This record gives sequence, C-alpha cells and structure tokens, in this order.
Amino acid sequence: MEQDKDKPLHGPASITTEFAGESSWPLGADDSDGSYFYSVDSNRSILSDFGWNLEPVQPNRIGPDVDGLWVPAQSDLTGSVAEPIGAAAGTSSRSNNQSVSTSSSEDLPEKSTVSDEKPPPEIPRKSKKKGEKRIRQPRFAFMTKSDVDHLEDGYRWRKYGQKAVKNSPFPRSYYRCTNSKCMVKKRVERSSEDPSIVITTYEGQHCHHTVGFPRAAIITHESPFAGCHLAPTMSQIYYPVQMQRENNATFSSSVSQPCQTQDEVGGSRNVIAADDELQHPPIDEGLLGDIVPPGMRNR
DNA sequence: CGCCTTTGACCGGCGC
DNA sequence: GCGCCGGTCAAAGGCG
Repeated sequence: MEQDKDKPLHGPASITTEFAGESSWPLGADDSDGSYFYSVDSNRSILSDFGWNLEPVQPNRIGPDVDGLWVPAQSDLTGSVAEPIGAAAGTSSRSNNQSVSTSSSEDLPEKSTVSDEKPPPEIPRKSKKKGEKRIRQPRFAFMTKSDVDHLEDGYRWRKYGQKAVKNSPFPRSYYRCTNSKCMVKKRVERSSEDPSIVITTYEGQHCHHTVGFPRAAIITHESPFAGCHLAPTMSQIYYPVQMQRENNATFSSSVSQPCQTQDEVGGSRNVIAADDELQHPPIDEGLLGDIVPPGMRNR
C-alpha cells in the first residue's frame, strides 16, 4: 500500500528530524504520556547509547562512507526547550531540526517474549504464555520531516506488520531488525497533524554492528551495547513525565516540562535542546553531516 | 532460492 | 464482560 513511502530514504533533501521523547510505546496519534526533546548533541549520545546511527541517505551520499555514530557530546546546552514539532514543520521546514526522545518503560535484560520461543505444535499461533507480559525495551522516537518514511540507519529491517492507526489516515509500519539475535524493533508512522513528518520509534538496542556502517559500535566509546549485552540504559537516565497529547503542538510544547524535570532529576545526560541549536543544525554538509560530526566520518 | 513485503487474523491490554 | 485498538504472527506472493 504505502510502498512509495516505505522505501528507504533516498530522496528529497528536505529532512528535518526531531528526536522526541516518548515514555509510552504509542506515540503521536495516540497516547503519549511522556516526551522528551533533546538537542542534537544529546541526541547523539542518546542514540549512541542505543547503538544507533541514524543516517538519512541522500542520493549522492550513501551509507558506506559513513561510520555513523556520534560523539557523546553532552552538557553544552542548557535548559531551553526544543522547538515544537509544529513549529519545526512550519517555520523551519528547511532546517534539519532534531530532537530526540527516549524513553523506556522497563528495560529488562531478557529478550522480548516474542518470536524466540517455539510454539508447541498444538498451538498454531502465538507462543506467548498467558499472563506473560510483553516486555518493553528501552525506546526512543524521533520525528523527521521527510517525504519518505523509512530512514536508513545502517541496519537492515524486515517489515512484519502494518496497521491502520486510529485518528490517522496513515498506516503504521512495524519493522524488526533482520539480525536473528537482535530484538530491536522500530515503528514508522506519519504524523496525522503534519503528513510531512515521519515518526520513527525504536525499541531495544542492537547487539551487533551496523550493516552499512560497521565501525559504528566501535566508535561510540559510550556505547556499551555493541557487545550484545543489554545494559540498563535510558530507563536509568530519563524519567517519563506525564504530558498531554493531542496534536503535535501540544506534544511539543509539553516537552519542556519533561526536559526540565529530567534536568532536575539529575540524569547524567539530561541535556536539553537549545532553540538555536535546533534551528541551526550544526552541519553544513547535508543531512549526513547533520547527524554525524565531521570528525567521525570518512575514515 | 532466499529475502522481503503484504495482509488478514489473532492476541492482549485497557477503558467503559 | 465487552469492544476497541495496538502489536504481532505467519501464509502467500513478489522480487532480485
């Protein structure tokens, strides 16, 4: 159905990414009970912690030349608030805004209950035991102003589902990392408020290196997860804060509270995005540069 | 042939 | 208890 949109990001240069905090798995159209925005720099460290390297791939700039992880720059920024999503979409549509949101409900060292256990022959579907709760991995979401849904992040994904979302004309796609040992999932949906915004939500941490950017995990000195252990991460650092959600504007504006709260809580990395940072992406070399610091590339 | 997407059905959580 | 909804499964088909 959404085949055009689901293609990996190759195209139009207009990509604006906001990393938005999310404490509940549903995001965007539905219940978001918490949300954080972070600066680009903190995004990097956050994503690095997750072992992520978000790489919007542009026509002339395809993966392999990039390593893709970020220096965990922290603490440069002070407590201003990330620009609201709506504003990002509207006022700075050409800037590469980013704001990250991470969240975690539980982060248990166990694997997700899905798909690893083999169902007894007599049970045709669903191996999950009754009463067994779904285990949520640490997750984060980001919003990308882009024409395409699927951002290249250096990993390979297999789509395992697509669902229509209530209150949204756009379906939500579910992806799983193709690495059999890797339980990372991601969700991709389009904002119903602003169709140009793609909301991507990651859950879990990769236990392997990227496909396209093999050095990624090595580079991140703060990424202890490269070695395939599920270390406690965001749940120890970020704290969900209740927020209202209804539309992007609300979503975004309420972010300030969580950010401040985190700051107060004293998370080790609760750096909050600065407006100017969001409005003036630190990179001049296109989207890639926007995410990967020059020093981290092309080695 | 292997990998991936599509898609309808199933399951569990949650609100009423 | 019931219905809604999000998330997942897995068969079928497509593609390189």
